[in-house]
Amino acid sequence: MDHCSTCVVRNRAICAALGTDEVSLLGKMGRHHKLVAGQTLIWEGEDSLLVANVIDGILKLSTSMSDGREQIVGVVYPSDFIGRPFGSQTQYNVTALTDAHVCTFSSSDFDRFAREHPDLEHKLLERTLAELDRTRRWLLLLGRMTASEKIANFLIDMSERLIRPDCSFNGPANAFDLPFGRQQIADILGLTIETVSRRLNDFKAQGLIAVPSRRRIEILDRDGLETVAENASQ
Amino acid sequence: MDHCSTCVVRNRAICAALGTDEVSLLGKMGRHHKLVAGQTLIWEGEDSLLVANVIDGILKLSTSMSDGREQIVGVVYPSDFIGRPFGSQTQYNVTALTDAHVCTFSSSDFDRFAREHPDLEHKLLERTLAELDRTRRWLLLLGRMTASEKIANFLIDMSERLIRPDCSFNGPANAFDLPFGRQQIADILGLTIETVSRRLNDFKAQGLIAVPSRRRIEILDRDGLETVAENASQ
DNA sequence: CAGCTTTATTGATCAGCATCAAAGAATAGA
DNA sequence: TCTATTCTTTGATGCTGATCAATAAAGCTG
Repeated sequence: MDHCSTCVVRNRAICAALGTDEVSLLGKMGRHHKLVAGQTLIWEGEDSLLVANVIDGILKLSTSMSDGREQIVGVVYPSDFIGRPFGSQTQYNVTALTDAHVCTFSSSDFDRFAREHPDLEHKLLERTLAELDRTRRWLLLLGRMTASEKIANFLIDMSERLIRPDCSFNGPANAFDLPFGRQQIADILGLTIETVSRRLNDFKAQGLIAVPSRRRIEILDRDGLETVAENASQ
Repeated sequence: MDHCSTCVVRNRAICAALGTDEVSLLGKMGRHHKLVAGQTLIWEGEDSLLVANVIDGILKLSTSMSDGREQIVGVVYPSDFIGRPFGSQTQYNVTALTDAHVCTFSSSDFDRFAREHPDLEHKLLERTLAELDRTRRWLLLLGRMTASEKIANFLIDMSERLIRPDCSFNGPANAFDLPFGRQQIADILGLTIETVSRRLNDFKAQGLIAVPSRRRIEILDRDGLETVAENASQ
């Protein structure tokens, strides 16, 4: 059966690089998967057997140390691509943060197909370059920013990314639900859960944000938040 | 004139994806540049006008905050590719750490040429994926490791990468010259120069390394260093 | 090789964030 | 609805790494 013709991310995922015939060819190699929140699709260090497109839901990419310290190294949304093509290992865990739907392919099938379809590889290249840019900016955040700066930048970043569901981008959202708990925010920012909680409350006290429920954030003073994000001292 | 036929990185740079005719075609679009140590080739945020291959020398990619805090987000070696194809801006500075030779192309020329040569794009994709993996591992280092762990990992990483000049990889080197001063090490690891200096001396006192001159490192006890790298407490 | 500049080391102190601990909400399940 | 569990907040304390400051060593230049 051909899921692709009804796929909601058909025109946003890398599949958009393909014509109708080619999509159905790729579609024959793909398999739908349902993931429940918390379920891990790919384990760090395991032989890289599959890659996937995210159809629905949000997933995290994470690595951890032997004593349990964890760092989230990426977050993927509907239409994003998951996995490590042309490589023998995936170096991070891929875990669903919400219930999710993904369309998986065997790595070897996908690699072969991609090599035969330059437009697909090109789309993949553009995505990978953009992700590299994003990841490099995160290095500055992790290496050089204070806790307040990290959290302010995180909130601004989220306000710009979390409007995806309806796809139409009309400026950053000032109210949104985070797909993360406090511990996950800490794992993204290289902080502890306590520090995240405290700084978030500081922002609330300063009137920069409101936190009507655990995961909901309302930005009340975006300029103020941006000032903190640039330089906590000013 | 055709530099490519005598280019020392001809078979290691992305150009290796091309046949003789195509290389000379690309070569006609390229220009040689000499850079002196400290010279900046591309500025953060500037319109992305050029990309390049590194022929000789070592360069850093860095971003900084308005108050001067800096984070090095990448280091490139001979045969590596520099710049942001298919994008309007380069998000980081590219600065020579040593005197260097690069082969530059106008972004638009390169983009056009690449789109016409899938094998070249494929090489670029493989490099970009590998660089993304490396950068993501660095997130764990910056976000979750202690100063000692950071420095131990850094030294091990350097011992594995700095043997490039002669190209033949026969295991990690136990003695090498860093292409960085202490401040640059600090900017790579998200530390201060003082902390780098102190931890390096600790390692010396523990007999893990020797530092015969400022930039020279000799690993005396690799296992010990690896133990520190994994988990400072053990 | 003298004098200057840059870079690195060493020491003292401080602050930010982590850690440890406990109480308080929210959520889920019976 | 009540209870058990999980997640979050809040408080007290301590440590790691930053900051400030001064000295020392290494490179440069003439």
